[in-house]
Amino acid sequence: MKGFLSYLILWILSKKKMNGAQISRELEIRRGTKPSPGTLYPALKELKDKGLVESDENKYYSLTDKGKIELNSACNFFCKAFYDMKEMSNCCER
Amino acid sequence: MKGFLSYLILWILSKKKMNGAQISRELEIRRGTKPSPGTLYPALKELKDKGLVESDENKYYSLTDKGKIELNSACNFFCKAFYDMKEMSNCCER
DNA sequence: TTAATTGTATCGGTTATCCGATATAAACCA
DNA sequence: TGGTTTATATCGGATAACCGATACAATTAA
Repeated sequence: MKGFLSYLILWILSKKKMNGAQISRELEIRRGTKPSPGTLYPALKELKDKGLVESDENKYYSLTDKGKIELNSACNFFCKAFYDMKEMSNCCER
Repeated sequence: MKGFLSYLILWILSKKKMNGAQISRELEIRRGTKPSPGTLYPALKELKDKGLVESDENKYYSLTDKGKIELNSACNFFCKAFYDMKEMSNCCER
């Protein structure tokens, strides 16, 4: 179940500006477990190096325009791959 | 964008019994590219070793009960992680 | 039957992904 | 002020994920 983390971070940041600790807590809500700091901070650094996120003087991260495009592209990919995903929603209700 | 393959295979097999070559073509439709045979067949072998899929005498693969549970569990995980995914559907339409 | 195509399978290697341990800095509190 | 918690960051290492090359079997076509 690897490989979701970076996209989940992009998704989270697309909704709200957050610092590392807040992102960590949000990930716990969504995934069930907090990422190790040795996972989260390198991931944020990589996203920043790629120009997908930026951080202000208080270490609050947000998406760049490039990050928004990247997230949209990932959504497109996902929706194409699971184009018949509606049936999956059976798992999600209730 | 790694880590989607095994779940996509489970998803595909939940809809239709297929052999390796058919799975490969279905993946091309959904992802844009065929997986390398060095990716696909080890992936199928692993899914089989884990008891998630089974194959008949003609190498047609299908989900086992365990595989159905696993797929459902993955759907639950995904829907929880991206519970506010509806907004993502903007990317999917049209 | 032979040749060509299609399908299956394995191997070695590369890179991605994530973790625990550790260190430092910042914020809070006694 | 000094001590404790919280937040940020890096490092080395383990495993997952995937690829191209290669080999062989099975099917199809000539």
